[in-house]
Amino acid sequence: MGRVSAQDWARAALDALAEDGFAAVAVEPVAARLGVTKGSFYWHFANRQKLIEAALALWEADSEQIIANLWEITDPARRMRTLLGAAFGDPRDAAIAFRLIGAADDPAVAEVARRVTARRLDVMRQTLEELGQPPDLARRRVLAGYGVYVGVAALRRIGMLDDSAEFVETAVAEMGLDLPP
Amino acid sequence: MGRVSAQDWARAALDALAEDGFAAVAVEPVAARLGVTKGSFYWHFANRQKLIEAALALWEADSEQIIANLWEITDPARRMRTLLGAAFGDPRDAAIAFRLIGAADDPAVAEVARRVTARRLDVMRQTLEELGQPPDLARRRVLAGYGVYVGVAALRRIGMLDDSAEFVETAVAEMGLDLPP
DNA sequence: TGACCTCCATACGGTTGCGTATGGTCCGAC
DNA sequence: GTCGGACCATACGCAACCGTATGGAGGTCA
Repeated sequence: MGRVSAQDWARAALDALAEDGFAAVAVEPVAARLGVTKGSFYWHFANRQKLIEAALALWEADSEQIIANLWEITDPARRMRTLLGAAFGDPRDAAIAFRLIGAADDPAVAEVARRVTARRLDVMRQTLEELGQPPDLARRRVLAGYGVYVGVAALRRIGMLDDSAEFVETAVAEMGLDLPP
Repeated sequence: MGRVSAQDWARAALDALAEDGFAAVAVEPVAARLGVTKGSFYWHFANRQKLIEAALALWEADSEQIIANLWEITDPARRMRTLLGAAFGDPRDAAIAFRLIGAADDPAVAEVARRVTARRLDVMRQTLEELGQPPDLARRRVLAGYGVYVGVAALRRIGMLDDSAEFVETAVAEMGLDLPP
């Protein structure tokens, strides 16, 4: 296993975070995951905190990429349905989100979580407004929909729900959209 | 600081979990919190895992105690309102819940989270049925209400919501209860 | 008083992770 | 080809934590 970039380190760190939590975002374990040693790490980064920040930045960038792809869907109803389907169908992102919320005592973690969440809520709100819903109603429905999303993801993580396809429909209905796919 | 019981250890461990996360549920830091040393710990417990389990058991017992107090409220509408007010007004319990959900890869953690959550959902469902709501509707509304609860708690933890009094009303309305307090 | 039991302090070895220092390898520039 | 820089391995000291071993303080009960 040859050379690795700072990007590779960030990606591996994000993987470790998703799979095993913040404690696993440690220099030596991630190095082993990449097949290199600490020597590589401290060339690319100053310390462990920078690695965590890089992983969070990568997560944010991934999220932005998904949003960018979403905006290519011009029909707002179809866009919202795609959004919800992707959100409910991605346990990895949900796992990361819960680790961040759990570790939100760290201001750096909280800030990234806040920024990404705000961005996602805004995408939903804007899409609902495109559908002709008044701003205040859109805002409340987005919060409700986000609540259902987080709640369902929580129940799935602790093994109380197997399938969540049903709840995509719930969320869709919650937002005043009962359009066909 | 004199002698401490296994209960004291479990309580201090639960405090550490709520405040600083699972990594803080370590023998020596909790010992310092209690003003004793490891010698005390390894008299009461076999290892660190047992301490974690004791903390989770204590959390479950606390939860059961709250539920027991709740059942003393005979009027189901008032009981539900009290329940929601207590739930939304307790950031400590929310913090513990998110740490557990985030660490749900550990089967022991997931099992406790599952049991406590199931118990709480059941209390809500049963209360709604007492209010005359058909079982299937009650079940769906409990899931929606739980979703709003978890979602709001998540937003509060990352600092996106200051007050949540508004959402008690939202959750109440979500469940088909628009009764006065 | 003395034997005994409960509970805890202290000291120890082992592991894991952080961060630094230093030397080695590969590769392009010239 | 050799020189220099990019990149990595290795070795080290340090700190935190786990679990064990052992002895000591304090109370109890005969």
